[in-house]
Amino acid sequence: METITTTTHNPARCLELIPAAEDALYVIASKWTMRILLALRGGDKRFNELQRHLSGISARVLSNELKGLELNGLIARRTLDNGTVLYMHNDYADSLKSVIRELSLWGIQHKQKIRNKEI
Amino acid sequence: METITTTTHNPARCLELIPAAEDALYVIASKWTMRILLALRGGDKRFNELQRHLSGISARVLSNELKGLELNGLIARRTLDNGTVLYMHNDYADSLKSVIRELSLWGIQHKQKIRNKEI
DNA sequence: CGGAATCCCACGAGATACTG
DNA sequence: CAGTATCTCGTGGGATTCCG
Repeated sequence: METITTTTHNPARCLELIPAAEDALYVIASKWTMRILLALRGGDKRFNELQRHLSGISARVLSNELKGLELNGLIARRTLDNGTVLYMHNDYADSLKSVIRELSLWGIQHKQKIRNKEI
Repeated sequence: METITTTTHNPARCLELIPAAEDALYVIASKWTMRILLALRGGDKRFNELQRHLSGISARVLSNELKGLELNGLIARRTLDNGTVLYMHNDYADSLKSVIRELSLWGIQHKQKIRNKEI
């Protein structure tokens, strides 16, 4: 008989969740993912347009990034009749909202905690 | 006058949140972080004990990982009177719970989505 | 314009050995 | 036991060049 403290702790169950969390991290944690999603949320964009928008990213990296995001269904790529290639926001990207929200909340709070402690 | 659709979108505000989310990712996304936190949640452990528990991690990587986690206040390190060094769970680590929860939820759902789509 | 190919370098991480 | 030191190697990313 164990006492229930602040949190119920089930190590085995937690251990199962870790790989899933790591999968998510694999998608989100690459340097440009969130910025690209945000940029496209502001409107469809062409490759070079996107590259200009995200200052600092190389064509190669942007290309790889876009491929990955498309594979994961987070963005859409469409070739128009005139040959123009357009990258566009995909609704599925919105499914990341709560994840990103939690991440940024923790990040903000953590930065403050660190600042208050050390200096 | 714009219509409010599923989500209210404020690019500038989102852009502010990204660095915070990236800060959080920097802490969480390293390969062993979650596993170490989980291991210590199951009880205080010594260095080698921890290394055995996390099969596959090298002493060097574990050492660096522990330093980082301690700096971020996510674990505690205590040297006992007899010289034993003990790494222990810190309550602050629990602040990551909701982040990790969202990550794993998304990871699980995403894996299913990918499986259903492609095969 | 929208990339792919190539080259090159830096850095993270593994393995191993060593030390107080 | 609790790490540190060294060495090595794979991978990611930048810069540049080329192509349809």
